[in-house]
Amino acid sequence: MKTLARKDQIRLKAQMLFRERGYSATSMRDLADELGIEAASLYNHISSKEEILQGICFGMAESFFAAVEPVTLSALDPKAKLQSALEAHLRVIAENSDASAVFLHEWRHLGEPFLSDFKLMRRRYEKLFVTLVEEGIARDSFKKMDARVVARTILSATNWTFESQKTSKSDGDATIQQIAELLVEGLIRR
Amino acid sequence: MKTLARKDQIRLKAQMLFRERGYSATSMRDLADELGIEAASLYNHISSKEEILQGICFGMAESFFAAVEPVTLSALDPKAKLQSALEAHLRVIAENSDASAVFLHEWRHLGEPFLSDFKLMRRRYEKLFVTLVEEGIARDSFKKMDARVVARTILSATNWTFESQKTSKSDGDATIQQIAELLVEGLIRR
DNA sequence: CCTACCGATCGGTAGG
DNA sequence: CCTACCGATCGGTAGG
Repeated sequence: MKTLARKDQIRLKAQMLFRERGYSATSMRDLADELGIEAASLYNHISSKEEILQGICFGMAESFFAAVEPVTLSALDPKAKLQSALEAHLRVIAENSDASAVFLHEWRHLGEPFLSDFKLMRRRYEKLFVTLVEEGIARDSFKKMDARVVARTILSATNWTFESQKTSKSDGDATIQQIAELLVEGLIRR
Repeated sequence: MKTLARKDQIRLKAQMLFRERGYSATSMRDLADELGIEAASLYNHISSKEEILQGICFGMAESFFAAVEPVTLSALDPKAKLQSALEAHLRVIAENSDASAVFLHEWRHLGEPFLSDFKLMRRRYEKLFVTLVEEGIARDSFKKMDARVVARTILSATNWTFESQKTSKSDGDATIQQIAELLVEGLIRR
């Protein structure tokens, strides 16, 4: 369907621009220029600038949950589970680097009630990793440590690492495993 | 209690607002309101909005170098040196959390030639940590690994960790040591 | 998807 | 530090 395709084009270009310049510094005219149309024409496909941001932020949230939640429910042992979850998280970022950067940085420009919804969702997601660490500690697979600090440190490291990386398809998988292993082996294993 | 020079007051409030809303989403009128004056009055103390951003970004750059460079030149063994450098880095962030957040996120809104200068400086700073890791590997104090990946992972973890933390004076030092130790012990020691 | 246009707000200046 | 104001640009609408 033609309209859908156009809407996707808008979203893709918006992801790029929001990542590069930030949401507030990107004008609808910038976005329209990138697509070779007039700013007014955008509104045939979307109803507001913020709607685009919402689509990116909540769409990525879905992607992250869809990738990581199944892993947390699996029967793997704690270490393998955490490492798999981390790799799943990293894979989502690697495959959607623009959208991920927007997800990580631009969500604060959401208006209410979306802002509150987003924050809640983000807490729930981080909780997945905290729980994995807690489980590992409880079952004596991980050394004893502050699960919240460790989980946050791990997520932080992964998120930031991809910030300034181009992640070419070739070395992408190697880097993902490298990082996931580095973190899990180093920080977690007793 | 001595009152701050107006220029310093402007900078402090700007740091808060730039951090909370982002540089582009913060207007000079927002900033003026926060100080209880008119927007036009700001220009008696500063010459442009971007000048404020420049002051924050390059001022923090100086703070980071001043704190970390001496450590890299010290005679400590590789592990102690890296951990000290990391703690110095973390202390600067903890003591200037608003300005650090701006330094980390808002620099991209600098115009040329400041943008290029900033990027160069940032590379030089990261290089300090890469070199520390390389030294440790060369002297067989650290396990063999990709120094650039490790250094970046460490910095990433530290930077992000303070993002959403209030860092109350009380638990600040504990957290700094906790994080620095976690990273160095876990990722680096052979 | 375009032309034509809106009110609001932007960073900044003039002049006191 | 204020009043008064500037041209530019913003997100968005009307109507075809």
